[in-house]
Amino acid sequence: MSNPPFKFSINIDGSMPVYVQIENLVQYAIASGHYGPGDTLPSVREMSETLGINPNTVTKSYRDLELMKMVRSRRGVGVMVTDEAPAICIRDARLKAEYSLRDSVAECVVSGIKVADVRRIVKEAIESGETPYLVR
Amino acid sequence: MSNPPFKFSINIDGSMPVYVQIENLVQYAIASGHYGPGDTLPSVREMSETLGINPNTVTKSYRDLELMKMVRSRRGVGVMVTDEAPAICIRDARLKAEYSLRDSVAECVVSGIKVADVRRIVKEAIESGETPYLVR
Amino acid sequence: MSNPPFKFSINIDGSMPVYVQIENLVQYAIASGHYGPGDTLPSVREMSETLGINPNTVTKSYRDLELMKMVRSRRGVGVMVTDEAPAICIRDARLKAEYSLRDSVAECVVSGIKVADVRRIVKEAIESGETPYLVR
Amino acid sequence: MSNPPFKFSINIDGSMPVYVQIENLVQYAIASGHYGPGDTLPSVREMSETLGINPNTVTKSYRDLELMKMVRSRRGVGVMVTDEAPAICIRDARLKAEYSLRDSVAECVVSGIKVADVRRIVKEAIESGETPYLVR
DNA sequence: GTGGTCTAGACCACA
DNA sequence: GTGGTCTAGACCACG
Repeated sequence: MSNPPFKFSINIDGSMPVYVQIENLVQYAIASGHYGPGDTLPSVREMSETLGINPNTVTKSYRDLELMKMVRSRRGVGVMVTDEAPAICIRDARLKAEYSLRDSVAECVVSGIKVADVRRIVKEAIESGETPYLVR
Repeated sequence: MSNPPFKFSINIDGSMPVYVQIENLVQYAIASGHYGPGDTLPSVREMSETLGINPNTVTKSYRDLELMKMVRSRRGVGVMVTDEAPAICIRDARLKAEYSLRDSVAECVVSGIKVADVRRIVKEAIESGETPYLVR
Repeated sequence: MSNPPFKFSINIDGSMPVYVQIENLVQYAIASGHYGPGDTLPSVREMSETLGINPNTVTKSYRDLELMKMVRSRRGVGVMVTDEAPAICIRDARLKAEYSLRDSVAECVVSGIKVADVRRIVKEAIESGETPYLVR
Repeated sequence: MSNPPFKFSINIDGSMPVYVQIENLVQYAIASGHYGPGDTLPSVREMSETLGINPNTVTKSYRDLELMKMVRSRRGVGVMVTDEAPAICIRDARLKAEYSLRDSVAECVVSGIKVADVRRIVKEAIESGETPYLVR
C-alpha cells in the first residue's frame, strides 16, 4: 500500500452494508486529502485482508466508485484517484451532512426535545468532535 | 376502528421495507396520542386494503409491534395498544432523534463545515420547525 | 345462578383459549363437588357477563362439555350436570395432573436442575397449595 | 454447515406451530452445546429441505431467534450463534421447567392426588430420568 | 368477523 | 451462495 498511515474501520454489524461503508471511507479519505489525485488505493486483496471481509465486497465498492468517477482502475497497476474526485467528495460530503443535520434537528423538535437541549447536544457533539468513520 | 381515521401513507418503492414503515406509522400514531392504551388498531385486512398491500405484510408489522410490547393481539378480537406503549414510543423517538443529531453534527464537523455554519443551520431548522406532535 | 358461591377466574391473555379455560373451570368445579349431578350451570348470559367475555365463547364451552357427556342442556331449562360427570372429571383431572407432573420432572432433570432443588420446589408447591384455576 | 449433523425432527401436525418447534430445537441445540457462539446454523434453504417445510417458515424462526438475541443473521453470510445465546438458552430452559413443575404439583394437589402419591411420582420420574444434556 | 400459520414462488441485496 | 421482502392464496382457531 503506497499510502499506509490511513486507518479504516468498519462495523460489520449494523444496518449499513459493508460495501457502502467502504465507499464512504474512501470518499472521506479523499475529501480529507489523505488520498489525492493519482494516488493508488490499497489493492483489493490488501483491503479485504485488512478489514477481514470478502474480496468481492471490496471489488464491488471499487467498481461503484469507478462508476461515480472517483477512481479509475487500470489492469496491472491498481485503482487510482481521479483528478475530479476531491471536489466531488468534498461537495457531496458537505451536502449530505447539511441535509442530515437539518433532518435530525427537525426530528428532535418533532419528538418534543426542548430547544435548549438540542443546542446543548449540538454543542457537546461539536466539542467532542468525533469522526464517525475515520480513525486518524 | 373506533378512532377517527388516521392518515397512513407509505412509500412502497423506498429503501425502507414496507413493514417497517407501518411500524413507524403506528408508533408515530401512538406517540402523538392518536391511539391510546386499549384502543384497537385497524384490522389486518382493513389496513392492508387501505395501504394497498398484502395482509401478510401488515401481520408482520403487528407481530413485531407485539414483540416490542406496544400492542397485544388476540385472535378473534383484534390488535390493541398496551398501557406501556405511549411511554415506549415517546422514549424511543427521543433517543433515536438525539442519537441521529449527534451523528449528524459529527458528520458536519468531519466534512469541514465551519462551526458557525453548523450553528446557523441548526438555528434555521429549529425556527422552521413544526409544532411538536408528541404527547408528554 | 342456582349455585352462587363459586368464583370463576380466567386469564384473557395467555396462550390458553378462553373457551378451554371455561371448560377446565367447570370440570374442576364438578370434580371438586361444587356442582353435583342435576345441578344447573350459570346461564350463558350470566357466565359471559360475569367473566366479561363474548357469549359465543361460553356457548362453545357448554357445547364441548355436552359432547364430553358432562352436561346436558335442555331448552328453556338450562345446562345441567350429568350423573356420570363427577367420575369422569375426577379421573381426567388426576390423569392429566399425573402425566403433567411426570413430564415436568423430566423436563427439570433434563434442564440440569439438581435433584435436591426439584424436591425442594415440589415441597414448596405442595405447601403453598394454590389452585391454578379455582378461586374458592 | 461446519458442525456435525444435529438431528432435527418436527411434528408438522401437532398443535405447536412449526416455527416454534424449530426455535425450540435450535435453543435445545445451543443449550446442549451442539452449537456454540460463532457457529453457523444450517442455512434457511438447507434447514427447510431437511425438515421438508417452506423456507419462509424457517426464516420466521430465525428472525424470532434474532429478536431474542440468540442468533445474528447477515445477508450473504448466514445465521450465527451469539455469545450470550448459551446462557440465555440454559436460563430459559430452567425457568420454564421450574415454572412448569410448580404448576403441575399444584394441579395434582387440586385434583385430589395424595401428597404421598405426588412424592412417589416425582421419585419415579427422577429415577427414570435421562442424563442431563445441558452444559453448565 | 378477528388474527395465526403455512405454502409456493418471485425478486432483491449482499458477500 | 447467503438472508430479506413481498405477494397470492389457502386453511385454521377464536369470539
